[in-house]
Amino acid sequence: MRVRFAPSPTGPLHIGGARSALFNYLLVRKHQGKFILRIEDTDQERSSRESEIDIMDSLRWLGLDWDEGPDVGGPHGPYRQTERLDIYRKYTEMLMDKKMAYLCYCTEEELEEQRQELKARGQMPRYMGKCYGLSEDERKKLEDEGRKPVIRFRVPENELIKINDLVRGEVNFESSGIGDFVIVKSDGIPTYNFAVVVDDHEMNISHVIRAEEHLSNTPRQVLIFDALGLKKPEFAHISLILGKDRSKMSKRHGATSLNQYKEEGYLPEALVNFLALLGWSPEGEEEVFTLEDLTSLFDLERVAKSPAVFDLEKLRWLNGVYIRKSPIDRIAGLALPYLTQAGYVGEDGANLEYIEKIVDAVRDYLGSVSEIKEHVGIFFDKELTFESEKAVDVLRGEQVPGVLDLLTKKVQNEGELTPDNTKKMIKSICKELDLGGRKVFMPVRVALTGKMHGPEMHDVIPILGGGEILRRINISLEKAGHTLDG
RNA sequence: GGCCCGUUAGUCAAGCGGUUAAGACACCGGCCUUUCACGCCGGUAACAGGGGUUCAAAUCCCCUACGGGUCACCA
Repeated sequence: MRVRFAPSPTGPLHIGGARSALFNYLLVRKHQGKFILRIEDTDQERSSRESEIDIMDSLRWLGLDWDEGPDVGGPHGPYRQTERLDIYRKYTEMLMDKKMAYLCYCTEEELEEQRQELKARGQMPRYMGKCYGLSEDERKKLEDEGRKPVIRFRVPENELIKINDLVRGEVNFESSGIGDFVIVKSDGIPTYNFAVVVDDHEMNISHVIRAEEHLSNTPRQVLIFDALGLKKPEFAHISLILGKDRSKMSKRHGATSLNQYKEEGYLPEALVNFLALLGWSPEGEEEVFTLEDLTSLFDLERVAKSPAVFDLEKLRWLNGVYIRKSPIDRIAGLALPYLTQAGYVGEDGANLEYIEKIVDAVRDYLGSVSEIKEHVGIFFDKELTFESEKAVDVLRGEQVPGVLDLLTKKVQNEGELTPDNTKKMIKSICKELDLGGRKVFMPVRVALTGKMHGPEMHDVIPILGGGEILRRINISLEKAGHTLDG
């Protein structure tokens, strides 16, 4: 088995492209075949090397490695279409010789005119083969005018084109619905529909797995395969990813490129897991899978035909699952840039051990790592702010000065604060003052963080440390109007 | 508009002639936690509509509706 992912490098890797790549990868790794990365850069206007690099980075980030490609080479190279022009020429000549392709000199205006005419007559706009019968003289004349020809494929009439799609079953097209289409542009570069056929054949691709938007291109490609007498690969067209309004995922639905998710703090394994479940489902009820799991489970037969709406909430949940189960140093490392950006951590001196404790204290709250900035203010903010009047009311309880006073003493007497001894410390405050937990925990929380909710106090207290705790207690006592004695 | 694909809860999605129509996210409730979150337990909620075929249809066929894709010298 040989499969390929063939992006055109006209921008960053799209979420849909990532899924196509993933499905290809899963299938071929399951069957111990080869995964080929081919760059379809025949649109020279829009293609860029930056995009190419970006796409490769994104694929690698996801963990999708390839066996043959522009960077690693391989026996069927080169793997960039603009470097394969000689190869296409060979096939173009074959088609020309067989009169299955011809030169066309029509201008954009002429084509447009024809389109309008057909439309006006209620027919489908398509190229009608006007230049097909051009004589040598007529051609000369047009050349002399300075016209640069394109090469068109001669589409046979009334031919039924059968495609046996691995996910959709048999799909039929009528050749009469297809006009003679361009296979080589006037600059000599082949179009997608032509290059893809030549390359899939030359590279010995056995399975073409791609997005559904290519389904209606497939009959054109089949026509070329047949005209050239080449063996066709198997086709599998996977459904599109839709935005919340059920139209094709685009910018206005939010982030569409993989980069954006990476930047927002989504983990690659979460994206992989999520994307795999979009249009495919395993047997059984489990939903959390590693790339390795997926590789052994994946199966084209369980790929859904219907398009799927991208559900960010589910991605966030899945990402949270991975955030919670990753080693803390990894999550802390990922969190660091966001903390720096928020001004919580200096560019230079980050105390990793300290950061890890904080990240560990708040990771349960995260759907993406970037959200961390919303939860760590209690540790970093210089100023203690109270979230509401209700919070301040908690501090006004008559037992509060006693509680905080005792806490102060205990903190001062304790050597190093740990979650363990902090837990005991609070317990003993309850006992010594003969108070219910509620009268102790909540005031301590508000006094130290200004908030009604947050991480466990026994995690927060050791992180803050003695000096900061005393400082905040004083601020809180004052805020609540308690007199400071001693 | 022509051609093509699709349609099970708000979303993902199982189901491939006979099921109390799974499961997950979200939502709601409970438990745990002297907070919230996490975790655990439970709940609400779906076969687009209409015709057939069949003893029996979410499953097969047809029509309608809706959604999507595609009709480039873009891929």
